[in-house]
Amino acid sequence: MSIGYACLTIGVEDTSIKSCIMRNATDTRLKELIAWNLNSLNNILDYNIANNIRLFRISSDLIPFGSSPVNRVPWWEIFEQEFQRLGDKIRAHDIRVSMHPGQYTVLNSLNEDVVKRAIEDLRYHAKVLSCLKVGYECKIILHVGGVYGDKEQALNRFIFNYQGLEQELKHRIVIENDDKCYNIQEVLMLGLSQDIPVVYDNLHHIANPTIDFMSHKHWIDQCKQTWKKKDGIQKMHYSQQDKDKKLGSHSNSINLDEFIAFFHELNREDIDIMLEVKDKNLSALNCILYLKDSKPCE
DNA sequence: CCGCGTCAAGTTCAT
DNA sequence: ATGAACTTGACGCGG
Repeated sequence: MSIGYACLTIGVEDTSIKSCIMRNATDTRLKELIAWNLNSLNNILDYNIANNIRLFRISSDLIPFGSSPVNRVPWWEIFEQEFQRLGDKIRAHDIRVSMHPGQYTVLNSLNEDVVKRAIEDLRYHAKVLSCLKVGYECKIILHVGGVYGDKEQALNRFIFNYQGLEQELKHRIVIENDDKCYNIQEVLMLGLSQDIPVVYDNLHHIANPTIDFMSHKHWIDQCKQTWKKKDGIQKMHYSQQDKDKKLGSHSNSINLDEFIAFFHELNREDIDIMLEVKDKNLSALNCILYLKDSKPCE
């Protein structure tokens, strides 16, 4: 079981991921940014290794405009060596990396161009992972998308578009319940029918619950069956509500008592937990240290 | 140099 | 019909 964090590492020098606005995205500028970001990723990995953090989400900004025609830099060739070294490090230390396209990547859109760009974006994310030569347990997390007033049709479009994807992408993609449109029951049905692993997000489930009163544990255990051997152990997202903000907003840091209560209720060791929290590695460290201390021997 | 408006992208919901 | 929120930091311009 690993606990990890997403994208940014706080308080560690030279780990920032930089980007630029589109009109400044010249080949020269992009190459500079990519070189900087790959160096940052290397420093992040060193920090994670030193602190025994074995789960990490790589920022989609690693390659700025990575899936846009604006970026014409053949980064996978220019930086082949750097990717090789980063990948060696990831594999040598058994780190599980993932990526998570944002809300603008919508595979089931009514607009064909949006779907095309979504596929390009998935290809970009998969290309980063394949450049690192990491196994298929390193995933790309995707939301199902919009509803457009007809959920059944929207789900059918997702299925149709998903089935048309190349195998390389299907090996990477996992789907997650979101806070508005598709609850865990719907995502699970979809995952079971299409053989797509399902990531359970506890806070999204609070914001967008199923009609029954099933526990977190119930759904997490249900999701387990969607994770096959080649997918690695089951993954989930864990976050806590920021009490001062609206439903679904991530908290600044992880409240340990609350996390521990959740973890005990879950009573599972065969699961990786990605924390979604603003203080990133700091809370991850907290949780990892607590669990380490509470184990009898290791 | 500091501060604040803006930033590729899509969908939903509030006004 | 239009615009904000989502989630969020950081880019980069204007003063």
